Amino acid sequence: MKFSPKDLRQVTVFQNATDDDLDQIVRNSITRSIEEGEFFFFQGDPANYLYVLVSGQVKLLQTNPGGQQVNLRTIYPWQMFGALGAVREQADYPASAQALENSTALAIQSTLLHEMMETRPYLSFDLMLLMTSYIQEMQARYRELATERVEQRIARVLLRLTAQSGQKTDEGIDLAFSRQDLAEMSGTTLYTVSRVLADWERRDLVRAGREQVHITNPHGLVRVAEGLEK
Amino acid sequence: MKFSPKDLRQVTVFQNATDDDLDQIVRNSITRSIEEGEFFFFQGDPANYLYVLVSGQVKLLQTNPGGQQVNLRTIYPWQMFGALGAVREQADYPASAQALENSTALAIQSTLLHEMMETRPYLSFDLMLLMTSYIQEMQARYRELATERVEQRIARVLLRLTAQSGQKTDEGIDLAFSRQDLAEMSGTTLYTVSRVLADWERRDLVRAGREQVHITNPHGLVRVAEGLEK
DNA sequence: CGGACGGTTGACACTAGTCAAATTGAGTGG
DNA sequence: CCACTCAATTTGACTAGTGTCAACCGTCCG
Repeated sequence: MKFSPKDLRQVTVFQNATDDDLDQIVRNSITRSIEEGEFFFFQGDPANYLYVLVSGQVKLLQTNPGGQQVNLRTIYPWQMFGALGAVREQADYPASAQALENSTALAIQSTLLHEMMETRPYLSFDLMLLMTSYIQEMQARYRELATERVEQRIARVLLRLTAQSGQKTDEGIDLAFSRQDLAEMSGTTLYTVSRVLADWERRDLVRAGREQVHITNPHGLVRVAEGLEK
Repeated sequence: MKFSPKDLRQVTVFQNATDDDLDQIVRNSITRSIEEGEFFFFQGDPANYLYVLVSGQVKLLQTNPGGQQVNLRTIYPWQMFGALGAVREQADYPASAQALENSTALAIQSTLLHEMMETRPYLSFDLMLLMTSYIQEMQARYRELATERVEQRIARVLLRLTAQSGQKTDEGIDLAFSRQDLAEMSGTTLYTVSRVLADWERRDLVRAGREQVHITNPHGLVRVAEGLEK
């Protein structure tokens, strides 16, 4: 997977970087490719690198002591992940990063970015922008989990995924996720997801397939997410 | 409520500020005092000020369309809140800030801090530190809500509160929160909190009073939080 | 052709929410 | 100091919503 330093400008945090900065970052970084199912890092590892996904798809997940998984977010190309270590020295990753498909990422030394931020206010600034949006999303999801029913939460997950990665076709939107994935993203079980999707299929909101959900009536799904329906 | 600019150094974000910086901040800020139950700001208001709590206690909460409340965090003196607007221009507060008791806070113009950050890397940096810790806490709480039982979550809330504000006495730890408060903090209902506390009282883990919980066996509570007990 | 994997479905258990009613306790005004 | 009031809390009865478990199905792929 080939890319030029300037491609990094697609990364939110590097949008205002100079060409020199980008060159320096790439020169001091390494490219890591891993296979589907493998991990860039595990929860608890020392956060010596932060990553920019170049290709593929990665999920960030936390595991509780009992081994249950919670999906915090899915990363798409040119998004940064594992960046908390760039701020806090000697930090550990608070989550694990697993490839959902064969993936390539640029691994940047945390200390490098840390040093660069000291003399480049725009860098700190854009990283803070990213962090604020992340805080807000987590707050919203926390509230949803605390106050909304499973059905609404699954609907929200599908809508969020649609915005982030949905493939629009003539007849709706395609999403490629297993029931298990959706369950982890909405804080429920794969059984419940299966039942909810079956119900929605009866109501002509979606068509469900193997590791696949096809949204036929996005507007109806919004109504479910809002809790208006049913 | 009188304070000197140097008191601000207790604020995490200002720990490395110069005396001049602190003076400048205080000169350009106003002190606001509000009564118990009133709000410093509401979710959705334009985030023109960020606050440093000088005295009292404030809770940050989100309200969903149906009016249900979720408690995101409690603020104690010399903690900053409402800071997201300092990063993102023209942002709205993502949560409301309500005083749990008569409270005084320093209201700092978002634009002022924003400008100061451009020339003072330490400021951006310390603000990022705050934001990372907040992200990690939200992630942990999200995971707890998704995977743990009510009893465990209430135990965790009590332990968290103990660390943040518990008054240690000879025979345990005192916390002053109503059942409703605890319910909002753990994502459940006041009825369930009441039942759980009654059960714990039978098991000699706590003694419960009106707007009051006295932890007699912190170690046992930890076991409950870990899911080992019961 | 035979697994393995993802998904579906039924039966059942059980957690935690809802609602109503009773009880307690703190503070207030006489 | 004693009613009185009101909010906080408790408790019981009931149940909706989800999780759990097990059996089974279909399909993809070696």
